Amino acid sequence: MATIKDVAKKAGVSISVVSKTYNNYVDVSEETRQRIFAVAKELDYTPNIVAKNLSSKKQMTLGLISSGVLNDNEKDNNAFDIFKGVYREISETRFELSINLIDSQKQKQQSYVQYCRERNIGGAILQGIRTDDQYYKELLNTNIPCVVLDIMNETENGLIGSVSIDNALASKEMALYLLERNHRNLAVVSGTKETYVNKERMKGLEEALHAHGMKLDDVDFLDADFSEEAAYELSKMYLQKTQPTAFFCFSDLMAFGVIKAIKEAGLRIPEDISVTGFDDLIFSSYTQPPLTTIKQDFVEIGKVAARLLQDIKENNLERQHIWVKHQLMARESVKTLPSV
Amino acid sequence: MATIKDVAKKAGVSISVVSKTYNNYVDVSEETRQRIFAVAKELDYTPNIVAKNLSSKKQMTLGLISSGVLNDNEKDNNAFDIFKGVYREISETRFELSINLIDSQKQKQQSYVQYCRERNIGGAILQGIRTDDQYYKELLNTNIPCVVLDIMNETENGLIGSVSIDNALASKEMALYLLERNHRNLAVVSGTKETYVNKERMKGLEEALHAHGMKLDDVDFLDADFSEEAAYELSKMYLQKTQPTAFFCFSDLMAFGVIKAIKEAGLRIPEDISVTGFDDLIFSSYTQPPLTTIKQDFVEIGKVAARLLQDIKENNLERQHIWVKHQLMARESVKTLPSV
DNA sequence: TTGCAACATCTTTAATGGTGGCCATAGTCT
DNA sequence: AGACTATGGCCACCATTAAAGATGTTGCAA
Repeated sequence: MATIKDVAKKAGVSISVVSKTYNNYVDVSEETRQRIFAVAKELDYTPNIVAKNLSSKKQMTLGLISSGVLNDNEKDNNAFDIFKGVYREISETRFELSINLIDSQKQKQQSYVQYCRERNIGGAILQGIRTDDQYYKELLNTNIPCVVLDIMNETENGLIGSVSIDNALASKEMALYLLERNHRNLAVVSGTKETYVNKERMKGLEEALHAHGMKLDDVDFLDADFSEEAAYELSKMYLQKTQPTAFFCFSDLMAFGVIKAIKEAGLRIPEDISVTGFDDLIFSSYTQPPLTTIKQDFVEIGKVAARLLQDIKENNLERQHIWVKHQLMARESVKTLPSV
Repeated sequence: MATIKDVAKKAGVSISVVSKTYNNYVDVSEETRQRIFAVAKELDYTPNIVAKNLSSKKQMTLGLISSGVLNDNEKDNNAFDIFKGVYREISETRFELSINLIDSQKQKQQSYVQYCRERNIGGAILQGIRTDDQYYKELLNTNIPCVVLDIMNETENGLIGSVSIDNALASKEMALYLLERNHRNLAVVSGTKETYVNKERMKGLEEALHAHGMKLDDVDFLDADFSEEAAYELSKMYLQKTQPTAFFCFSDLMAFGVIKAIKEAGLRIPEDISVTGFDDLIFSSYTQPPLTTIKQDFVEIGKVAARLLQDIKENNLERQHIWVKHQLMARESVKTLPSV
């Protein structure tokens, strides 16, 4: 492959002129510029990104650190959609994308900071990370710009951005949707308590309940840890002694488990029991009946994250959070009850 | 971040000794080795991969060039599974993985060779590529080792490997499965004619037919180009004049389209018409009824491809193809007919 | 007309963080 | 003493960027 040296020689100029030409410096005459491009084309030359990366002060590659892709449930394609969004956005720019998928099975695990330093990574997007992840904490204390998803950054580090939907609002909307349809006996299937999204969804639920003169105590809770299996087991047991009018699930995956339990109990959805989810997985349109849920546009979230990361790098923005729009997908898993 | 220079200075040796230590050269005394690692740990040093990549003769990164990930139907996660497999396998090694997702929407499109050269990529895995892709052809003429998926490489280039299931055999098995259950009025929903997999599946079908004293002419063909929508439209029209005992689909996606058409025609599966697919998408277990299909283990295919690529690099193997095992998933979309 | 600053357009040199071949040194073996 | 071996240093090199220096040309005031 032709290098910058070959082009320089053939064009009869020094190496740095070629470099300058490719980096839009002004001190290269139009004539020379043309000649260099002509020679480059002839020699089939393109700048070597690796060398560029090494010599250039400005970093050329961004990282995506994701725990979701390798670990998720096969029905859960969220992490992949985020990946798609990030990839699409970054491929529009001059940046390279380096991917670090975390496999919880393996303990090999490398420090995120190390991962970034080794590769001259100038900024990273983190998905599926827990706030108590030690490597995450370490990363926050560096000067590496970051965008975290589904976490609200609490530190003072101005290089950290975050992106998510407004989980509290979405949850509130969904709870109101049920309450307005006169559901009062709610079973809430919640996720992992410590997570930001779960806290927010809980908050939204509470607000909605208050709006209807109710309290959190007035509903039952099944803590299923965002697991389909756990949701199935818990709701199965729950249905043996109680029959709520609706299950309000904090994720579609858990809703699937609940739906299975309901069907196995010989009950119909939504005639006997209504069910709502959260996420809008592809499967959710195909359940019987189709699931009423909150749609998160994960591709968009990925794109927004990638853009935010670049903004942080360029403008050194203050810490900030971007809300991505969600949407309540009213399908057929919720019945309107006679007014109370 | 500490560099090799810092370590060398602090350990009181020259840079190259540190380099040699990290690259397992024998001419470093055990004592020095220990000291260097101690200093490195103290300074939190890890070799910079970018620099290594530039200076080292041996290439450190492998590429995955995939057209499936960005473009595929949302129900089709095959390309992602391949990606997972490739990633898993490569992350076990000292190689880096660079990803090049092809977006058919965009014409930007870069030559694969250029992509590889720019990044010092020492070998690539290609997925979802058409044999008439000009950039693919260009790549075959270089000395860059490659592994292609679902294509049988026809060139003499010894650096090209390929991986797929035995499509002909799988197709034959499935056809026999139907024939042995006394299906004789078959409608075959085939994919894109020019593709390797389609040709192979056709070949297997023919063999199975011959085994039962039939010819390709004895079955009907719907050429649906691997599209769910096309399969739906074609089978809908087809059902208006004919009613086969079974639809033999060359992909699950097309089977979904067919199932939709059958249901809309007021017919039952498998009581009135049987359906078989090919791929075993996640959805296929959840159709009504669950789809009988050929399972391709795409994660495994990805892993095998990554291993093969490394073998080619190391041993300069002759051109070779690896068959990955498939499996006939007998579910509930096929009925056994009374013997003819 | 001259002198010289300003400008446009290059060239030179050092640096990026490593690798790797070859050379040097000193101690050991025969 | 000469050869060999173990160990480590030196330096060129990878493909590029970037800062500083060099060269020739131009414009304009003295």
